[in-house]
Amino acid sequence: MECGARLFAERGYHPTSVADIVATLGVGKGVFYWYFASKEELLAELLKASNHDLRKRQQQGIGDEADPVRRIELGIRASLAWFAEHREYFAIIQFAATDETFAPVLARNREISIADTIRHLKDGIVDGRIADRDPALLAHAIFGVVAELTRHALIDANLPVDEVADLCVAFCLEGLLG
Amino acid sequence: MECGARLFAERGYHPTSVADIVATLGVGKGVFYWYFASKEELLAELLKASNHDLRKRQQQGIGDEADPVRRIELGIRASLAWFAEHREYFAIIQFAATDETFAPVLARNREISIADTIRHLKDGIVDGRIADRDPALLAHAIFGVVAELTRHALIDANLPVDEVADLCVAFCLEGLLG
DNA sequence: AGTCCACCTGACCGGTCGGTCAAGGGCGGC
DNA sequence: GCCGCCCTTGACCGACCGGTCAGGTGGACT
Repeated sequence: MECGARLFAERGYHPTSVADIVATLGVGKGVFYWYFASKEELLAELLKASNHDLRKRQQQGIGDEADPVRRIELGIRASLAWFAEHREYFAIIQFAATDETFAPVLARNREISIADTIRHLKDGIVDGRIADRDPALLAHAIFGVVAELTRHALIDANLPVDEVADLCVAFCLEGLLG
Repeated sequence: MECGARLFAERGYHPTSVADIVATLGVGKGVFYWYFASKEELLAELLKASNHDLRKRQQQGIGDEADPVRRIELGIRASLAWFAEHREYFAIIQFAATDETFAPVLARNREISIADTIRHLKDGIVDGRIADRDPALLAHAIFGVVAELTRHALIDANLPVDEVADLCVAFCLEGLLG
């Protein structure tokens, strides 16, 4: 049923009416409200499911790697790989972040990912491998790179994930001067 | 008149009705449609004005600096400083990027900034100061860092611009391992 | 004072959309 | 064959909102 979510991605949340969704599915409106209490709940469900899936992928990607720097790298690669496979969710997440109703849960999701990254960063700083700078800001910086490269390189320019991931990791680890 | 734009930032575009705007201004609806052809035009005007102002600030910030690396640094600092002074526009721009109607002009604005950055990057690469990687992707990566740090550090956490700018520049130039 | 017009008002309209619900239909059990 | 239950339908409702416009209003000019 949540396949009808593609519409949110294609046309955006507000321009997609419940009537559109059920028409695409070829069913009546009643069946939609049988499964979801409201249109908002559908989006909330989508966000919850996608976040859960993304985090699972990140954890799989990182596995039991011990090196904190490499953990960060694997996290980045897993995130990009997931977005490459689930492009439709990027626009949905992007929109939800701008809507007062959904921003809180989005923010919480993000904070959880950020908190993970911060842990790896702190480990790396203790080891002396990572420069001693505010880990929270560094984590957000990485997040920003991943988000923007997802949007531009994966979704708009449709570049191969591996290339994008290589550059993303290189930039995050070594910066421009590398 | 465009001061009524604050409402878009506070509550978002869709939840803010034209009636809300004119009520806040204490005027009738007629006066709104005297100055703007539609609600959409107000947003478009806002986007145009803010982009123009931001670019002016970037150019002032860079001045006639010759070193390409330093030009990038100054551009980053100017952008962060501008957003720190115009927080209300961040949410508006963020939203507009998710709306089919406004995304094209947003995309064009961004591509212009990106193109500037790419020039500096290419100069730096030719000089051998900057690692030889796809300048377009690097420019987007920088863009992502600036956007995310603006959102989190400047707007949500309200940190001092200079601190954020220092870290942003350090991250972009040297990465995590710096 | 009278006239006119630029500017403004806010009731109103058409249309859309999220959400409801009475009616219908198919299917299993008796 | 009949009943009754559950799922489904889609016409309908109320609310809202962007946009219009007939009508006011006040000041400048005659």
